[in-house]
Amino acid sequence: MAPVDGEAADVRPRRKQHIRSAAEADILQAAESVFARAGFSGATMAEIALAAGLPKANLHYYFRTKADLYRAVLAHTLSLWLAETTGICMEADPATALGDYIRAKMRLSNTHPDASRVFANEMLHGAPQIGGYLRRELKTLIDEKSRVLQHWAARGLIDDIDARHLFFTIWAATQTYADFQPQICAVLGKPTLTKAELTRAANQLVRVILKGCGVTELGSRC
Amino acid sequence: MAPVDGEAADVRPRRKQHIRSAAEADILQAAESVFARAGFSGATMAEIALAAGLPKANLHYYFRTKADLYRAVLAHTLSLWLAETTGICMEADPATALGDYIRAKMRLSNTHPDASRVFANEMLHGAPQIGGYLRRELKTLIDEKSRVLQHWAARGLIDDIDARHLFFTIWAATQTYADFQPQICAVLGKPTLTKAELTRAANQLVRVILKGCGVTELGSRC
DNA sequence: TAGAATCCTGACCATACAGTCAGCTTAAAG
DNA sequence: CTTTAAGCTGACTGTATGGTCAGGATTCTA
Repeated sequence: MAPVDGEAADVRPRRKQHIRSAAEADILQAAESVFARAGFSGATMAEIALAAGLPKANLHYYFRTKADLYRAVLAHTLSLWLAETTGICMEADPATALGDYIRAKMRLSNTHPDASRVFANEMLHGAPQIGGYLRRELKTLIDEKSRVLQHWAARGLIDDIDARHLFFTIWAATQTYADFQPQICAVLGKPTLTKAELTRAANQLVRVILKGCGVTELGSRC
Repeated sequence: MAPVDGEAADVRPRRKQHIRSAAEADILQAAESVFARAGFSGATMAEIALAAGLPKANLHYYFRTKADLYRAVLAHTLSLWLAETTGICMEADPATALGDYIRAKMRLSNTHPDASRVFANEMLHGAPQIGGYLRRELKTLIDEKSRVLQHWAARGLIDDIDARHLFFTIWAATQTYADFQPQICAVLGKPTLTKAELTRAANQLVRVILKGCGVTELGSRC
């Protein structure tokens, strides 16, 4: 059940748990930002320490090695990842469920771009830390959601397509707004990605994907 | 016109041009592979030298610094990038032009995954080397192609959509098969991505995108 | 074949960085 | 107030790595 391939966390209650929790949260946030910008190798403990406003030795007090800290950031990131699929279930209306899912993913790219980038970096380099997670939890989840889409297809609510490749397309098309932001901004000729622009993008993406999958627009609920 | 932000190449004819060309090609290929796996910071000149079968000092003879070598790899990668859009022109049939483009991009993910990964890595880290290229050449190209899609829309051959965001979707959906290969393989439950699986993926992607854009299938040619 | 431009390389150096540690400080429990 | 577990940190070390350089080897031209 561990999100990341590694040691189980020590759950023994501690005397100054609140100090530890606060410090770890600060460090994780700083680390996410630095790892996102520089990757694992490019990030330095000194830079993370600076961003967190702590001396470097203190980082090593809470996270023994740089790799430990990196794994902790990934674990935190992955917890965001799975949550959004709950709306995709047999009883749901396909248009609503898929549309909401795409919009939720797009929102994540907007609110947590650094998390997306850390995840992307890990993928690019062969997923050495989270390979096991992908093969277990993620595969299981997507297999399950594929059956939902097959069920919808059998009832004529959606075209008969391979749900797994549809997920790949949705993930890629939404995360690109975080991961490839420089390219997006350059082509659009804007210095930053505004919320309005992302909403436009989400609307078009939902429209194209739903229409492309032959989803009939209805109004029922999960 | 320089593909990468940096110095212009020295074009003075040299006495042993063939030796230089061969060595540079070997080094670039080795570098692409190593940069793709490890990123800029994670890659070492020693590892690239080993992969190229040369002593490290020889790399520094042909490419003064690691950054120079990295820029050269990027320049080589970018030359693959632009080529494929030529089929997207006013006179073409939208279904053929877009379908061929998507399939060509998918093929690139299969034949040059390392190039895609180096490019992705550069994006993730803010595109420090190729920002200028994106804002100039790429933006100009996509602005032009957008007019083609507007023209098609005016003739009722395609829905009235924002072409730039459509390109973002196509790029993301195709490159994900190179950049996020570990995730794809994990979800599919296969050790490697076969050519057959990629063909399946391409077929579905073309179908969904074309249908999603309201492209009417015809048979005319550019 | 002489001369010169270019190619090639082992050995070396300076730096940056992850990680350590001894010892000090703080805060909670009793 | 005392005790002690836990938090904190400046100073240090070993190593990995990008880059240099002096000088030898090769290959082209005249």
